[in-house]
Amino acid sequence: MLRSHHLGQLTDNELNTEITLCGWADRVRAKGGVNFIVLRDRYAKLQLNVPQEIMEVESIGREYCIKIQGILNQRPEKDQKPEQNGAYELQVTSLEVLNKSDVPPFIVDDREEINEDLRLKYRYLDLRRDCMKDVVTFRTKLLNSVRSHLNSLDFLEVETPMLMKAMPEGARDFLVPSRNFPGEFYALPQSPQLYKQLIQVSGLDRYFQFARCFRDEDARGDRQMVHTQIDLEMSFVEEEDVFAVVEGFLNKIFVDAFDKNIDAPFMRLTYLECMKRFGIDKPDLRFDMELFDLDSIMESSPYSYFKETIDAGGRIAGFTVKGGAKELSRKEIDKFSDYVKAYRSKGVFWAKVVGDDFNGGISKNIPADQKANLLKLADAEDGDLIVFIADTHKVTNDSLGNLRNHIAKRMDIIPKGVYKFLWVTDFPMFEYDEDAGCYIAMHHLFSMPKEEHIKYFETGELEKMHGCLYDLVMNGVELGSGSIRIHTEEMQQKVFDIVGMSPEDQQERFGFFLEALKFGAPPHGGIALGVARLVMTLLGMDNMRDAITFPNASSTRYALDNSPSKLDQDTLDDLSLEVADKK
RNA sequence: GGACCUGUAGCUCAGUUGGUUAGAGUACCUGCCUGUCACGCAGGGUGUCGCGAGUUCGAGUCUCGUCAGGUCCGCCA
Repeated sequence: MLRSHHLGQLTDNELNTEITLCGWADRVRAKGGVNFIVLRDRYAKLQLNVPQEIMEVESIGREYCIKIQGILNQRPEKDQKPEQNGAYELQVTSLEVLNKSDVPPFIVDDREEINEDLRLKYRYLDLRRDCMKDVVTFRTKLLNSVRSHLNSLDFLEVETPMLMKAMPEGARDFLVPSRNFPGEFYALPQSPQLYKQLIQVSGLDRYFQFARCFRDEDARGDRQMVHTQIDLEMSFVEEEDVFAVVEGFLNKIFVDAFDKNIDAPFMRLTYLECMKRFGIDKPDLRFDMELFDLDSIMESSPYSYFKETIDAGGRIAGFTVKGGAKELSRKEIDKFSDYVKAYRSKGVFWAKVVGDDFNGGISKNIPADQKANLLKLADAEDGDLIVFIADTHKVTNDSLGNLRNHIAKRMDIIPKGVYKFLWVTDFPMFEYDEDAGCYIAMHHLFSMPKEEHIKYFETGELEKMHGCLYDLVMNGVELGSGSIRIHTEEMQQKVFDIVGMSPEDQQERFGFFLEALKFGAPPHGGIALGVARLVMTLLGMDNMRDAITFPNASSTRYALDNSPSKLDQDTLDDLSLEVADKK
């Protein structure tokens, strides 16, 4: 070892002894005659007192990697600082520069606001910052908590292949050309879905893995093309058994990391109830502002648009912004209409509550005999603002679900340090794809329909068919989703049929899987949770990139190595590939 | 594929109605300073105003295009 201690190991026991330390020069304060260097390593900082003779020999700049020998001293009483090692100071006897440093492109300091572009390009410097080291440390702790909890429940940690058969359903696959089989390709796993089911067929009845997943789709603030999931699958279980396991390891995370328990079991809402009350399948339950329906109130409005919306089978719904009439300017309220345009809405209707009447916006078109009913329905009083949308179910729900979050942020009513978990259950199995002219799976093709909905296969009422499908939501973030799976060949074929897959296609693409279901495949189910989303949400961050050591930019290019990159002709030839000009 | 926002010194940012030599803080360099701790003091500008056209007597500023980053829609079972 080049060092005798790291900076997290210094205690009164080390006082007045000679120690050797390694780290980086965080700051250099040369006073002329007396010189201080702040040494930083992964664990902490420590002030070095460097004699003038040494200072004159070695010139030390920011981020120089140095090795120092010296005596650990107590700092003079009046100079002691409250932070870690703030009472200590190393009286340096020798100093060696292990490696000098260019002037860094930004100062390694939590207080600096740095362009993210630059942070990603120099991620190794960004990671020297405390806030980033804390994330990496937290993530390690979190995964340890999960692993130890699942171990205690006899889960087996099993790896699955990183190169597998391409699956045209759902997200685009990342494809890997095969050198040995010209013209054929592997795909990187979007998830280990089929493998974890096969593990259940094999009788290894409790599986988990920290699985890397790859999807060739555009990135977002909460979505990366490469991500890690806590992936698990269990045999002979029902939904509640899966929920209990997840609630168990989440509680373990809270106990280990925050020293507190969480309220379990979590709240449960069916998908339909959730959409009715929040307009979105991942509601943030840290604040109220639940939706209410205004069909009966606006039906008789002189503004005929409302009646037309109802007749067309649409939805009129809204929510109350407590104190919104007082706090929000006309200009801000108008901006809400711009905000919901992204969700295809034509605009937001609004009315301020003044006394027991309405003012501004759509007020004049609220039927007089319905005003009292609306106040009651909206639970509104003087100074509140009512906002609502009238459109198709999809547009109304999308708009309100997102506007609710948007306004909550603006009104600053989201409490900090609060974690609200929710299971959303009974998602629909299928949705009709207008473009393709057929049904597609809303989640994936391997989820079991609700037993009481299996009859809809016969009646053809496929929109009504809900599955044993569930999402875990925390603070408005979808942490993960799972389902009880189909475990018989017959049922699996039925679902493949519905989405328009011919028997030949089924054999070609999933023959190996259908065959496995024939050998006594047990009932099973599971779930997968995104690790970065979990870290991000638990630490209250709003960008997933900050929760990942080496993320890619939202363009999906990596700032660090500038990948992807072109290949030379020999490599292409070896893989039997030709690059076509894209028009 | 689409909408919006951003791009000026190493970094964070200001820059008026188009008008002289483009600024501030910080970093950096030089010198001074024996208890600083985001040390201080004095001095120093280190710039392809993202890039390319255009309008104009004149463009950091206006127009068009383009590139990069961000947020969102589409997409993402």
